[in-house]
Amino acid sequence: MATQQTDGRRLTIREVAQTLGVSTATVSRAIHGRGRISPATRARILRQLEQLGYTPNLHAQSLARQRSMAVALEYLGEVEVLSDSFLVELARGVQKSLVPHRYRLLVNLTGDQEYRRSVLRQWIRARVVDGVIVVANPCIDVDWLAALAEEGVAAVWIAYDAPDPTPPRTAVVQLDLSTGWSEAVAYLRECGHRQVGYLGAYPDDPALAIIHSVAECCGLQLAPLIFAHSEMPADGYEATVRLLQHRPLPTALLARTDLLAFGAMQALQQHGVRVPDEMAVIGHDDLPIAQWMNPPLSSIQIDYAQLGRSAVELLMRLLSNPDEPPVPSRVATRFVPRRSSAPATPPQRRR
Amino acid sequence: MATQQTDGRRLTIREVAQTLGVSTATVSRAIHGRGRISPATRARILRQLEQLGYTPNLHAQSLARQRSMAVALEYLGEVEVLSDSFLVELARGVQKSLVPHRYRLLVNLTGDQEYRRSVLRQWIRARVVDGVIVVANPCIDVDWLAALAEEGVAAVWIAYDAPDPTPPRTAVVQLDLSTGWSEAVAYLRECGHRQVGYLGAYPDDPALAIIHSVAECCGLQLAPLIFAHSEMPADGYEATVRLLQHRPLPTALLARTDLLAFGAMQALQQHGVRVPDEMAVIGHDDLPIAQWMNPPLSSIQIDYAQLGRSAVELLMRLLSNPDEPPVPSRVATRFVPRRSSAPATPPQRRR
DNA sequence: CCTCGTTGCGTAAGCGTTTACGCAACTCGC
DNA sequence: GCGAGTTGCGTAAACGCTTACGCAACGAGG
Repeated sequence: MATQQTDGRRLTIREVAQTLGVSTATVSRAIHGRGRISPATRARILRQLEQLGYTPNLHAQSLARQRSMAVALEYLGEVEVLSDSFLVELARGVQKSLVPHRYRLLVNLTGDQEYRRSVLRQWIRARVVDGVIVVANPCIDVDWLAALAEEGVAAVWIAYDAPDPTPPRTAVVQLDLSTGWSEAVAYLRECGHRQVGYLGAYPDDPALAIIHSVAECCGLQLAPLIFAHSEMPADGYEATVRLLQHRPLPTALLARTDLLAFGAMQALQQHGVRVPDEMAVIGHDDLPIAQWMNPPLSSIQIDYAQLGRSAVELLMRLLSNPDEPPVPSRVATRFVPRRSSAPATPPQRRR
Repeated sequence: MATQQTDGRRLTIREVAQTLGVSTATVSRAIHGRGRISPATRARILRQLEQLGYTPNLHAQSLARQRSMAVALEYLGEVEVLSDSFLVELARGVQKSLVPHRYRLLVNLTGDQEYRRSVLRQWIRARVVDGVIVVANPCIDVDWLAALAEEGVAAVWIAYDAPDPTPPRTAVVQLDLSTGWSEAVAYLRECGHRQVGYLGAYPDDPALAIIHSVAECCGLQLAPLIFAHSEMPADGYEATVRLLQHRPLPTALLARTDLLAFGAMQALQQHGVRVPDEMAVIGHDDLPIAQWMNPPLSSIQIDYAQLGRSAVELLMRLLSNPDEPPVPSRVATRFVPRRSSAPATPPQRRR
């Protein structure tokens, strides 16, 4: 079918128009269905375009309309080896929602925070992307996000709480951590746990406050609080070894992140603490790998598809009518119990 | 610093040229350092550009030079949830090598094989990418890759063996599976294993032939061969349950992929087969998560950075001199022993 | 039959770069 | 002091598309 130019050149709209005996304007109108064109001509041209195998040059298109039809996904925080499972799941959710809008997704996977921020800035200024979706983890970096808004780009933030004054052209999808953690905490309480430890990476993480409040609500004591150097499993391991010094030892451990939980489980097991009998472990994000751990890791699930959908929907709205103030959106989380937090044979104190 | 246009418009080269009192040509020459320009003017203009905060519009640039400065990474085969850890690691390696060449990387994470192929085709024809890197897994789909070459795009294949006639503008990075598997097989032999099972997803996977030959070399019997429906852990689980019917049961299991190994380990453990005492397990790809499994999974490591570097180097060469026939490249693999294949207390037969 | 509004399409001016070409103003060897 | 070669820069034509504008042709209403 598709007629090929053998010399590596592609067909241009001018050539196509010429062979079809119409003007370039008509071809363009046929392609986009915008402007005044008779349905008959349009159908005919579309059919012939298909035959010729013509594809418009995207750069020319982006230049002429002032839109690149691409958005960037950026993770505010250090992306290191493996810590991006979360990012990939999210990217997939976002990309899937982007397809019907004919938008592409750009993700930068490498470099440290500073470098990636500068790349994003370049992309915005060079008109590579029309909008950005920013995962603000653990906290909203208000200054930087304001600077982003200054660039005049449409932005959607995925965050744990909405910032007070939202900059222009900016919308927020709130990832509601309280739902999932409430379920988890209630579950633990029901299993007879009284004191649960917390393993996180940042003392100022909004998640900590949320967890603290839902635990209190439930009559659970949240202690001790242990902080790892980063959200990588290795640091979770190291922090958990420190946790083991504490007395009394909690009977359950809430890890801010699955990755931290992975490290924690290994530390516990290597130090002879049986999971879940002596210590229940619960993670967060429900990475696909969680169910394949030994024991399978209980975790708090994020509906990535929904998260992506909400973010994209808001972004598209910002792009089409820049002035209408966007309504914020909210996505709930859900506790998924697995064996790592199974109701223990009556919770035994260690030694 | 960076002077902002408050109305969302960006500075154009024309405006910049005007305020600096030079022509657009001079500004362009200053930016790229190509063409005849005095070092003094160049330095002055660069300094002033920095102050003005000017960034060239990438679409205009791509249109004028006939280059998009982007390459696509495509995984030939089904990408499903999680199966892309491999892809992400590779993407990271590629992207890192791309940075000094000022190229961007595009990856499509969603959709089935057919859809993704059509997207890639679009990207090529729409001039979104100048070149592609294709991971041919498990086999080289010669027809499709030839069709790709027809599009006149520079292409690098990452494959397990080089195809006979390489199409024009195409280079191959051979991922040499034999080195890693040889080490693994030798290790198992040394630990006293005699019969090892194989768990893969495709009977025609070149890897199987390679493993078969290195096992034979070593005096190891490779049996039984078990095939899962896909490379997902769940299917590895299911296939391993089938494996457990076989008699005599092998004392070790070679999984084609870490993901399959994850499923296999869970199946073994849930059926009371202790790893590694009763069954050693070895995976492939050494995903970052492998070391956090319980027991930590022995695996065969791919040097993703090197793989990415080789692919990018070949691609850049193809892009700069399209006629010079490229030399193929080869990347070795390496066995990483962990506890899942630890020398067993004298290998015990089950029951 | 004339006017007016509508419809379908072509013409051409952008969009923001790069770069071939041309033209002064130098440098240099004689 | 003069032609030839070099250097530094400006002019303007691409690159391939979109779209405002204009102009026939046409239908309808008087």
